[in-house]
Amino acid sequence: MSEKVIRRSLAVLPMGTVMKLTSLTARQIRYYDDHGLVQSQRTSTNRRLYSLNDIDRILEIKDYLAEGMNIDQIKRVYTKQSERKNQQQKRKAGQVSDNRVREYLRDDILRAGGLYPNSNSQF
DNA sequence: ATTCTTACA
DNA sequence: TGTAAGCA
Repeated sequence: MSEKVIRRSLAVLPMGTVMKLTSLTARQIRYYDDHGLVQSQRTSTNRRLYSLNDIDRILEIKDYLAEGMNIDQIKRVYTKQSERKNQQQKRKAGQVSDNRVREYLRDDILRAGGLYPNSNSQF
């Protein structure tokens, strides 16, 4: 994972900062939070901390709401989005093992046909 | 001073 | 959503 990605997901911003960055009230930000739409962290004293990615998501949610979507619809947007990501991950993992199989198969075929590269003096 | 939870308008 | 109370 690149440092950039890690930094953007580091939760370091307290409520007051998020309010200024999003022009939302603490009430609204907590509302998104309580519905699980943002993955904020908590300090040892129960204070919420947000990351830059959280800020982006909060602004996105704000737009969705402004366009007339309700919380449940927005939830679906993100759950379906992560479903797609999991599918892509599975496809990627499948490709890797498929390539492995092809590699073994190629070796077997070459060996069986006596066409293995640099095998003239081998064996 | 700042943020949190709960509850009521 | 806003706001107020009482706590951390």
